Amino acid sequence: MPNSLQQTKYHHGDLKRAILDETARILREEGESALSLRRLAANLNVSRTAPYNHFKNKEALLSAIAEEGFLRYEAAMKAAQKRCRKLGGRDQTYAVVRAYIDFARKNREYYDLMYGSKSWHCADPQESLAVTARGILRADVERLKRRQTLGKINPNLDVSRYVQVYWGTLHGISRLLLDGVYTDSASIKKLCDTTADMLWQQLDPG
Amino acid sequence: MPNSLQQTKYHHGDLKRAILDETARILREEGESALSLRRLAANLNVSRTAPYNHFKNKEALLSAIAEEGFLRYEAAMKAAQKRCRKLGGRDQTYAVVRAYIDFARKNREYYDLMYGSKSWHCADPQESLAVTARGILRADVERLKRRQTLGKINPNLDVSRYVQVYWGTLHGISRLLLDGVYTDSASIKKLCDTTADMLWQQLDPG
DNA sequence: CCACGGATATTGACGGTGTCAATATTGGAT
DNA sequence: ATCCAATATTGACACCGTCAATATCCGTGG
Repeated sequence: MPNSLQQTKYHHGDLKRAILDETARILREEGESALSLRRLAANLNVSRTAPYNHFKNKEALLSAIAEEGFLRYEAAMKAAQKRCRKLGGRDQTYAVVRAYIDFARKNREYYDLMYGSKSWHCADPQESLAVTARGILRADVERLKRRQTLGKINPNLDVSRYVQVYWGTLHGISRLLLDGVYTDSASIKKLCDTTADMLWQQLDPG
Repeated sequence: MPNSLQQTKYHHGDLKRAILDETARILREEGESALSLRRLAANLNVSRTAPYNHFKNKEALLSAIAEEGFLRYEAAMKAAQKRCRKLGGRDQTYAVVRAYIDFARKNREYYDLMYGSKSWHCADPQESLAVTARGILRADVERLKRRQTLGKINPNLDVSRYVQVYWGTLHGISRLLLDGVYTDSASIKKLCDTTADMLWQQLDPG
């Protein structure tokens, strides 16, 4: 027993969870450059190499955060879609645009890692992050194709191609906002309006 | 004299230029994680702190690379615009889309740093990088406004807003390509086609 | 009930990194 | 020819990621 006065036990109990949460906290509150495994461990009153029992290395930890981000993203978008399914048409498109950009802004510590993580380049297609993320993209394509079959959107549209462009648009605007290139956050509503107009124009069946 | 057999002089001559070029080379050929000031200096046969005479710190060096990227970007886009000014209409939009994405792909070591660099967040609006970059964006807005006055594009379009969306779209698609999210580089032409269709639809005066 | 094995945590060590301070060398203006 | 500002160097320090060897703990089968 190292120190009987200390209430901390040798085994943490749920260190993996604690690591993920504390990492997200550091990223959100202090930025990526402030994240080191050693500080992380110290904050959790744990030795510097303890995290290595749960993550192969720092990159794997960041990858896990990214994956968690995709799960949160999926949940947020599903909720938004349910919330405004009845709207239909341009307003529904606006709601989705808005939900995407809001998610990115409210979860930047996750969003920053979701793309740009090296797992995407990895040759191994089994890679957990890429599998999760690609599944989510594919689901988007399927959802639109279903609406297309129902005659709710332009039947001539190449949906797969459209989704690539539409995802790119939302991702790009989010990145420019997060990176401080677009600073006027007061005009986000207008920005989303213009975006939604453009995207809906592609979907509009009539 | 440190070593009379060595032909290297105490003063390098044009170390600043050499640092910028070697940094770009390392980034391109070995990736950002392989870049350290010490290795950089070693490659140039110079002591580890020599670069500090030319750049305040590592971040400033990366910022300088980013700024160089914006200058290259400006040149590339100007050339593309001159090359296809006569096309007009959708084809001209396609050419611009294509030029943007090609630039990003061919200059990823610069492109990666142009956005995402911390200089953007910097409160100081005098910051060289942000000034350069915002000037380039502004020029884009002016160019479109001129075409609008000439009746070449939709007079009802809010150009400033449109440019934000259009820049976002191109940036987002480029990032997804660079980050390996979109892997099918064979279909880039089609991707650009869809993008150009969508963007031109906004500009089309009638 | 206990012993034991796998999961989990620890300390020690190593090489690498950014950057400051103090010092040395140089080339060009006076 | 001399002095100064620009440029380069060595030394030092505090961090960092990660490996190897070791310690501790908990659950499970005997």
